[in-house]
Amino acid sequence: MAKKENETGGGRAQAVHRVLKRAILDQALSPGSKLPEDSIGERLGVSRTLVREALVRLSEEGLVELRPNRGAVVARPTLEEGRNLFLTRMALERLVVETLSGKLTQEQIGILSSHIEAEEAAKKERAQSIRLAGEFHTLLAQMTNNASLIRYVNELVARSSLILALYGRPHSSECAVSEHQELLDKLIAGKTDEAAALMAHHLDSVTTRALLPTDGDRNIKEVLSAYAVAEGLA
Amino acid sequence: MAKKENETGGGRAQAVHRVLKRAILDQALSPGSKLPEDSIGERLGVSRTLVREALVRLSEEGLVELRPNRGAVVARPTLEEGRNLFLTRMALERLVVETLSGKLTQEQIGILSSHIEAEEAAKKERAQSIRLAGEFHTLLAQMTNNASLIRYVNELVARSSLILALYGRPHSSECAVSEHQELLDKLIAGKTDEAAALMAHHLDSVTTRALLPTDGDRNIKEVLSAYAVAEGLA
DNA sequence: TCTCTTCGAATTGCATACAAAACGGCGACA
DNA sequence: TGTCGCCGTTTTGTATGCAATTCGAAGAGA
Repeated sequence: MAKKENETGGGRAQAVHRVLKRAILDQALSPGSKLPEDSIGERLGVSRTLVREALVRLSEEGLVELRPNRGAVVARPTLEEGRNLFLTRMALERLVVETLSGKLTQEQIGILSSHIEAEEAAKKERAQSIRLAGEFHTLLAQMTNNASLIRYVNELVARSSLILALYGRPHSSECAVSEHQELLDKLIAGKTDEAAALMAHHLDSVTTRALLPTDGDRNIKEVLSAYAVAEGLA
Repeated sequence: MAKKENETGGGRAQAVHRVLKRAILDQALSPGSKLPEDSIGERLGVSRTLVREALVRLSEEGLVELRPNRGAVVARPTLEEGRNLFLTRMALERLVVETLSGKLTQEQIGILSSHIEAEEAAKKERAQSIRLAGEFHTLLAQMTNNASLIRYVNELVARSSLILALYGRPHSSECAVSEHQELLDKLIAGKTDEAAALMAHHLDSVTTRALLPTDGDRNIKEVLSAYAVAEGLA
């Protein structure tokens, strides 16, 4: 058979990792939430060992903070870390743009276009909207075929949503959709500098929307139940 | 007491991580070497659990490859991955240079100068020389105070030494020392563009020294013994 | 009422045990 | 002689158990 019978691919540790990451990015687990090994393991039907491995991975990605002897929490980047992160992100996404400008295939253009449509369509759903906006950037990175670049952009985009969760205004990501379209146009036209400038502006405008809310925490087991089924866990 | 009695800081898992990382960067463990959990644990006096954690960390950093059910090996980046890696590195180190240009404090200049002296002095020792050359770049990154930038540059520099180990000419890193001095001069003078260009050239020249050797593997326990004592392990 | 101490419960750190998978050698068969 | 498949050995995957640490609440002393 061409495909493994395991529906989600990868081992169970990876599945746990994906569940938690997804939950964090959707802001179902907000920055600062505690991530106790045994509650998570219990809910997901795996032992602490696997949860631990997932947490280590997530901490390497900067999504969770591992406090020795005191457990893991969803990372709470400071505002300054946020600013620095966007600086770094800019340096890398500039490379993405330079690599891609004028070189997009018809297929890639199609993918990006329909993604932008999806973003349009999901404007209302806050969590969805945030995730899709991020995915546009990771999609671009993906197309460079540069493994390290892809990985770092992915990480930075993920962390960005933490920053936004902490310091962003409620509707901050929505206005970005049209900017994505513009950027795509410049990329297709091969106008590298304009595209880079646009990307810079795009990221910059995201950063300069500061300080706002965070709603309360929910019970972790409850929150995870939705994600668990999607990964075929317990 | 101000300091913990633990000489190396951090938990034992981190110590294992540092031992392996150091051994890899020194090319005492060359790309492709197998990293069996129990041999390592036995030699270092810890259980497989901790070794596993270290290996997961290293794989996140791209230094080891984790093959499901088949064990871990020191990563063997392809030549193309290498090229891409240096592209990414360039994008980030450009940001480092831009951030630092004209802003180095007297103290920082001192640190960098004496580091360059140390590089001069260590020209003969291949392993030392490679490590110091890398450290110059991580030192620069460190001075930006940008956490994500620091982390990525560190990772990329580390991986670069794998690339060099696989595809570099024997004496490739030595000529770099003078370039480091030049770069420092430009940075002090605040000549941002020239510094950036120099950095670009510097990294580019490293990449365009291609394809060569790798000597045989040694016994892993034997190799680790030196590193073990440095971390206070068994 | 406030602070400090003490003790129990909850949680992490780490080792170990056992199951499952991959590797390697030997022999059957062609 | 060469190849295939079987089985013991080795190594990884995962759960679990116990010790150590932290957290929190109840109580003593001021």
